[in-house]
Amino acid sequence: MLHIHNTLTKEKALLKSLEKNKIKLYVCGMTVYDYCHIGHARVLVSFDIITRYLRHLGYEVNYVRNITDIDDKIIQRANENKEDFHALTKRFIDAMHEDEKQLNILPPDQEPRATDFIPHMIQMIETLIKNKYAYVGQNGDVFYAVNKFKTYGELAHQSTDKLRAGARVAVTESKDDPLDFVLWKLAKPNEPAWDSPWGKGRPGWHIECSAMSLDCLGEQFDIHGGGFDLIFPHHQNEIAQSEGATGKTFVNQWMHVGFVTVNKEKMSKSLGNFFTIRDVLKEYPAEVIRYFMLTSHYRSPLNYSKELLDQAQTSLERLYLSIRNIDIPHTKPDLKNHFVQKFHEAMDDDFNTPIALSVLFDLAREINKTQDGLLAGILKHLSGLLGLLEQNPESFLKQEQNDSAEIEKLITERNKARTEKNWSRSDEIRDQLQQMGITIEDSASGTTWRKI
RNA sequence: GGCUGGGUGUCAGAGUGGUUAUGUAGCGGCCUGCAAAGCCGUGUACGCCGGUUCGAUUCCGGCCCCAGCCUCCA
Repeated sequence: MLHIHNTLTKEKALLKSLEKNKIKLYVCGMTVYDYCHIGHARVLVSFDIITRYLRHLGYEVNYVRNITDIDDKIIQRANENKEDFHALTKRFIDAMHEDEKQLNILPPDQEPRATDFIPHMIQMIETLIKNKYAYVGQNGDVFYAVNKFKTYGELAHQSTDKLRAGARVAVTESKDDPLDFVLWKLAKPNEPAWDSPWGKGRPGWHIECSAMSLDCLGEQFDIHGGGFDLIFPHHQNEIAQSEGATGKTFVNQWMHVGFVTVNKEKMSKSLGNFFTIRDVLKEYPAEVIRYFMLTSHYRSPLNYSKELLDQAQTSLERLYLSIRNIDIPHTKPDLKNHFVQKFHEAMDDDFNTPIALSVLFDLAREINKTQDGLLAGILKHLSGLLGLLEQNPESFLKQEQNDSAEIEKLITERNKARTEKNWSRSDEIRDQLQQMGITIEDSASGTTWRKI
């Protein structure tokens, strides 16, 4: 029985889908003006795991993750680069897809782009104006009238009065209320623009997600997710827009992924303390990054550091080593098995991956003791639900060394020395391999090696 | 200032009103020519102060500290 923590109610509740055995899931994706960093990766990995597990439970999941391909930052960056904004966004969308593939992230079922949904956004804004939730400001931009939406602030557990008291936004002449936010923004000269009843312009960021989710999933859906920083104002604004337009409850479950931090501070582009996925991939295998993401619960912060990535790598190696030389039978794993049950209990409890991982290590210890192929099959099966241990252990542990032949030759030579009890020569070769970053392990069945 | 999360052993990280989380590092042992891997064992862990309780890291109250949101951010 799957329980999920809901940001709105602050409680864990049983997952209830609107349609039997079907889950409609919408996740706010990236604004594509730069490479994705490790913080983005965490959201991608978290919802990848969530989707994989929901499907494993038998749900038919319709996973929608949008791409924001028009907004102020994109325009600014395109101007700086003196390039067309489409060229800019295409480049970073392609890069994002490459990163996702590397990280073994299954593609979403739908990946709507904001620029393909402008007419939907315009239509939605018209409905909001008709329903008296929106107005044309004195500068010609269209705004959402926050005071018309009775539960505004609820998602962030804040009242509008308190939000106004803390507001750092300058009250402009054009807005009726500092909390009001823009739905349609008139274009300045040389900015990308679309025709609308209010003049040439572009949509506000918040209306993009409301329009895309409505069109892809309908007026109501089961789960809406994103990073913690989107709770307010973005997701609150989506609620105000969508419910203002349809009159129906927008979303059943709100899920938010914790930040990746650096020295306990949020990793972000504005602070400049970010590491891009592709940079980290130069130093660590993609699976290590994925494993690292699962070592803390998806709602907790996750501190990024080289030391922790190293720890993650060692831990993952332990799992691979346990199944390295075991023949795994092709039979289906026994789902009544104690380890399987414990794993499911952990995942059913709001996707508690740290506990799920601990079950994998309990299994690994048991396999190391018994060399049981059936248990190894269970380990592979459970790990697979997390997108782990899907590689051949040899290729993970050896990390595609291109000097494999050289290594094998040295090992053969060393083994010859060993049979001759020439220990000094044998140790010399081992040191040489160590220098090359290779660790060797002698056992009754022969010598194996791996990259360290 | 308002609101939301947190403060657990070397580090990371779950969890629980009394019984080993798990990984990592350290230490001791077994195994090994020596290693490595593996196995076994091991460490006065739960921010501070009160309260409730036979018993609290876990519940309640107060305090201190950290992070995040309230402006774009995953």
